[in-house]
Amino acid sequence: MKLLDIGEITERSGVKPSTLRYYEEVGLIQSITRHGLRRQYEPQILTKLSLITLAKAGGFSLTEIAGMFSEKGQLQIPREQIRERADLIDEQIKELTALRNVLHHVADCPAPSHMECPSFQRMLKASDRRKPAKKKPPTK
Amino acid sequence: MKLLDIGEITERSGVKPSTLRYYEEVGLIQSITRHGLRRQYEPQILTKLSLITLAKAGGFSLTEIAGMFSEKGQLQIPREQIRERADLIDEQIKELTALRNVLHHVADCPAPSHMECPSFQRMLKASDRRKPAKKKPPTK
DNA sequence: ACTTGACCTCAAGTTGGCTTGAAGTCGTAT
DNA sequence: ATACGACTTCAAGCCAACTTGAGGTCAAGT
Repeated sequence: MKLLDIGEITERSGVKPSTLRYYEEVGLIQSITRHGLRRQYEPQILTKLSLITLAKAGGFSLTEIAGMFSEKGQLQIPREQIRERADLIDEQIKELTALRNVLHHVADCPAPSHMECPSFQRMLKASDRRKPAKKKPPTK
Repeated sequence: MKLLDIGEITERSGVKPSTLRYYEEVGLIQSITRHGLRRQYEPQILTKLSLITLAKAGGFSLTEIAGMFSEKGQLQIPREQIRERADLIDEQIKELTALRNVLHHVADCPAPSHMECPSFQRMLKASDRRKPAKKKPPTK
């Protein structure tokens, strides 16, 4: 199984060298060995990078993403956490859908002022219900 | 129409005073007047804040969000931009869906190593197709 | 008249996720 | 043997989006 150096990884994953080094620095990925000074990667890192990119697009932090992998690079998430994360994603999808609906409303509704259009307001209120964020939000 | 002060806005929107002041500083919202030193807001700011919160959840930057409002606080987006943004959101939804599918796969697939499971890899490759990001990504 | 507490300003600090720059190291092709 | 170019390190810088802290103001209640 031939190894790839950082330039090839960049070319095939779209992730910049500086980013790859940064990911390594924070422990998210690792290069398997060096050829001289040069990092050498196993091809399977590409799969991992796809996953990282995807999870980032899903709004997960690098720390959260790192927590999805076990020692030897295997994806290892306890079932309960998977359910939680999946729910979280569903939540995000709902928000995005709401946002898209709002945009479509703006495109289509003939009301002079959207901000006062009742159906517009209803859409927004609906999206609020998911984040009551009362007095002391658990800022974690 | 009675005015609200910052504490009430916080209570009803879940947006902290420091954040509200920051939003004002960057021109995203404005308080209509002062009572002594205290900012007074029109109740309709709450609708605007809902929209801001929603758009933020959709991954839009404050600058982009600011661009969606006209001078007098009305939502004013050229149709073409609405289409673009809606497409962008659809894109994000697809990514999130892919991510959720990956998670479900991990929960269900009996393969010893997901990273090598062909159907797992297929899902990831599919998500890659959307961001080829060749040599010089147009960093805008 | 005084106290209280919710607000205020302004500058500086924080976090996450990178990027940039200067200076150095190597393997490969000539 | 030398030059080239792709890599390397390390520290510092950058951006967005806030948050924090010190010190100040003010209206309303007693």
